[in-house]
Amino acid sequence: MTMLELAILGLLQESPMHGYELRKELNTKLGAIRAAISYGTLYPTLRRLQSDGWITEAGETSADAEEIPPLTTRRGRVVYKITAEGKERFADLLAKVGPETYDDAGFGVHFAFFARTDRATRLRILEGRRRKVEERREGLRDVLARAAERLDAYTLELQRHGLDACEREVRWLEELIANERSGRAPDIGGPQVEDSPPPPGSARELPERP
Amino acid sequence: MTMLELAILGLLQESPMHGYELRKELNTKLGAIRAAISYGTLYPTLRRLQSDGWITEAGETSADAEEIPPLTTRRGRVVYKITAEGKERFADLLAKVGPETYDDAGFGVHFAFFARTDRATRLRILEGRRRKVEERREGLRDVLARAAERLDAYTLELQRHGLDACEREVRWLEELIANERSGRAPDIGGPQVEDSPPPPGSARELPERP
DNA sequence: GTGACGATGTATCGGGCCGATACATCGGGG
DNA sequence: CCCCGATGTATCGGCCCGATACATCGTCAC
Repeated sequence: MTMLELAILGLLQESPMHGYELRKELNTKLGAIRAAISYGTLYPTLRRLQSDGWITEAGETSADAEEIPPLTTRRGRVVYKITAEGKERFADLLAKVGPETYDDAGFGVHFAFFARTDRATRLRILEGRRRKVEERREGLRDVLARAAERLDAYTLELQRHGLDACEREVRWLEELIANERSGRAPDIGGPQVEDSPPPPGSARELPERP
Repeated sequence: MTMLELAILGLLQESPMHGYELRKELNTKLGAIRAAISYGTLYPTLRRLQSDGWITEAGETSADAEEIPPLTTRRGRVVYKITAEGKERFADLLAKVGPETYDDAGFGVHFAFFARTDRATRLRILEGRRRKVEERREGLRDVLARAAERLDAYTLELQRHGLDACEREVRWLEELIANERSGRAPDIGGPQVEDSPPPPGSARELPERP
């Protein structure tokens, strides 16, 4: 479950959170990639991350618990924060690319944290993804060219729609790659960010919408 | 696992097959929807379908085993064929729509077998899918409008790309719905197809590529 | 001929992730 | 005062995947 783990560590690096909150943040951050994460996945994963030592319970005794005196005692919320080992783990997962980095889920999560990655890694990931999508595109073209008469009109329409999506994604990736190469995108380079998220606007020169 | 079950029954309805072959057909039929299906999924599923009575082993003693005398004795291939109950099951699954019919996987499989569905069901599914994609689209728009300053440029770019894909799919669905309503698409209506796939070209007036 | 190799073919196992479900608390409106 | 919707944590069965193992077939080189 490398992908959800990466996402959780990435979000907890910005601030400690409890499960429910984490799920909401996860959904706004990754909403473009995947459907809402299930609690049946989230809670067991949090427990695993804790037992692995990447996160710990923050005990609810932090800032706001003292600022707001417990008129209404907060219920049994479990607030998690990332540990020093967890930060290392996050950096490792973010930089280590494997085959699973290029499928839909893996690529999406890595991309969502590109602001914490150096340019070389970003380029490697973008190019790997492009390669993978191109392969998929070729597969669909083959079917359309070679097996068309065996398939009904609806199935063919589905293939065309899928092919279209592949071509579009390849074009999108090309733009992003060109953008990275041209130096318009931020180069973080060093040991990255320590604790807090980069100031808003620090990476704002990326877009370039047609 | 309703979706893979539906796909397997649909393909076995066209002709008996063994696992390896089935996987290839599955991939050409559903290649636009999902990655190659894993054997770790396929074989256990086949066993389950058999124990449920939807398919049986065809024993390899059919047509080609006699036409081609066993110069080279076929290895232990297990050929499956669909049963009468399996055909009923297929029709039921194809017509019964639930929430899971509208997610990516469910919609894709149903769409791939639209040639075996009546027009009313097709419309219901297309409209349900459209509704679901529209909701997803609204969610992304909300994030882009309300949480934009909290997110970095890469995350925002991801949201925009996802939003774009949603808008495109909604437009695609609109076209398909209009096509169905206009009567240009085939209306199968009755108890559908018996054994063999519909003659090629029988549903050919669908496309309408711009 | 024979040995190596790639395609064909069946099968299992551990684990991630999901949907359904259960249950408890909080705040506000009727 | 009570109900209800949002908040919040948790478990369970089950689908599906990737890795792995293993056996056979056809063929091409040597």
